[in-house]
Amino acid sequence: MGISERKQREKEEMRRLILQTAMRLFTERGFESVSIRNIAEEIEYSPATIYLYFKDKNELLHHLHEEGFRVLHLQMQRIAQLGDPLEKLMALSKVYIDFGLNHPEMYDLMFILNAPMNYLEEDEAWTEGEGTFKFLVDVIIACQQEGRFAGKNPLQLALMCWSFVHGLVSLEIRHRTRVCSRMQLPQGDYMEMCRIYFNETLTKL
Amino acid sequence: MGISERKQREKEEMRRLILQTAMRLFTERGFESVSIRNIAEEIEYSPATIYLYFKDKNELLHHLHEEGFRVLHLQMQRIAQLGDPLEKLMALSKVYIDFGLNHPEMYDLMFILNAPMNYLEEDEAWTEGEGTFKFLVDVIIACQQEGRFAGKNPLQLALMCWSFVHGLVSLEIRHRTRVCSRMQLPQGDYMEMCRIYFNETLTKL
DNA sequence: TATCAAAATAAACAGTGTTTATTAACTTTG
DNA sequence: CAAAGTTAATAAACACTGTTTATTTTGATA
Repeated sequence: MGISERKQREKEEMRRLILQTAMRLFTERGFESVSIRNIAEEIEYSPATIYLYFKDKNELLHHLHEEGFRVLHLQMQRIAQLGDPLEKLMALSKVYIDFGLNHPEMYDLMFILNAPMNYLEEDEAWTEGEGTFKFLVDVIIACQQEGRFAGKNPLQLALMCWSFVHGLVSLEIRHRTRVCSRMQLPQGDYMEMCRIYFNETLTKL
Repeated sequence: MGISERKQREKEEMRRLILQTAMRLFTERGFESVSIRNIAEEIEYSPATIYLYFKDKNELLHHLHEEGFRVLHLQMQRIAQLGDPLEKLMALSKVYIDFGLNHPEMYDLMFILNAPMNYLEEDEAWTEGEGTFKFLVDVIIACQQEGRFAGKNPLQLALMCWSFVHGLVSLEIRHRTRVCSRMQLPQGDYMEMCRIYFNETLTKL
């Protein structure tokens, strides 16, 4: 009975081909400029075929969204080797910011666009996000075990850190940092701001 | 020559009617669910008529975007009466966060969506954003004149503050704070986080 | 080889932003 | 007041979009 197994394999390959092609087009041209028809044309299949593999566009986007979190997690694993928790916190934010600025379309999908969240049910958990958030929370708890941020809620601190770096990245991605272009603000000096935030202010807690 | 004046007035009224109706529909149903045709139907004109008053949808959105900044500025003026600059900073972030959470569609347009920025030329200034940003910078400079944040670049500090509150609001609006729902984080306690950020950490600079 | 299930598609549906050619309304002029 | 000219509004079309349905093609099984 090797045939049904081969068919299963082929089906999986097709799914991957669609996802792969979709991601390539999205990163090349941006989400707003790529349609299901564009993806279908690129892989030389009819648009209707895509609907045999994905329920709708939201489901497709949600899968790419998951893929994005896998990539981000891979980058994040590399900070495990660091000893000092506070250094970990800095390194983590560097990974996060670099990821956002280097893969703006991916970041969009993961942290800005509505589409992949619309795919989730109202009360359904957002597994990918929770995993990433937990990673940050654990780093903060490690900091607390060294005596830092005494008496503070680690979840609250995590949301504060996340908000800070997400704010930086998303204002940049959506071109709102243009306000600084005519002023003499050292553009793109995000790590310096993180250093001030983490080393010079947060550590005072 | 009262006729051309009346015509001018009527034209202006029509523009306002379109903008007003558009904003109402957008806030009622969300940006993704309102089309030019919907707006035209609501004011009982043909879709083509709207194009006699606005170049395209981006221009229409940019005008609403400007309107949003006028509303936000009005709210911001009220903190002028406060004496202590640091209190001003807290009050300003409260105004900003409340605005974002109470008018999510408006906030979307002003700080998240690409459309209104696409309306601007590549090197064109983003006047509305600059005005708001300057307001924040001035508050921070006032703090510095009291001896706070010594030696720091006020523009950089302003971007840090903005990023923090924008991060909070935009993660909330785009439903990414769902990560906290299953954890016991006091949902929506944004001002407490601002207090920690501004009073307990930033003041240490 | 005939049958049957699965995969792929052509065509259509209902919607989108936008443009163009035509009609209706109103102002100015003879 | 009627004719000419100007402006405002529109109907219809264009080129798209996401998605569904009925049909055809493909390939495995009996």
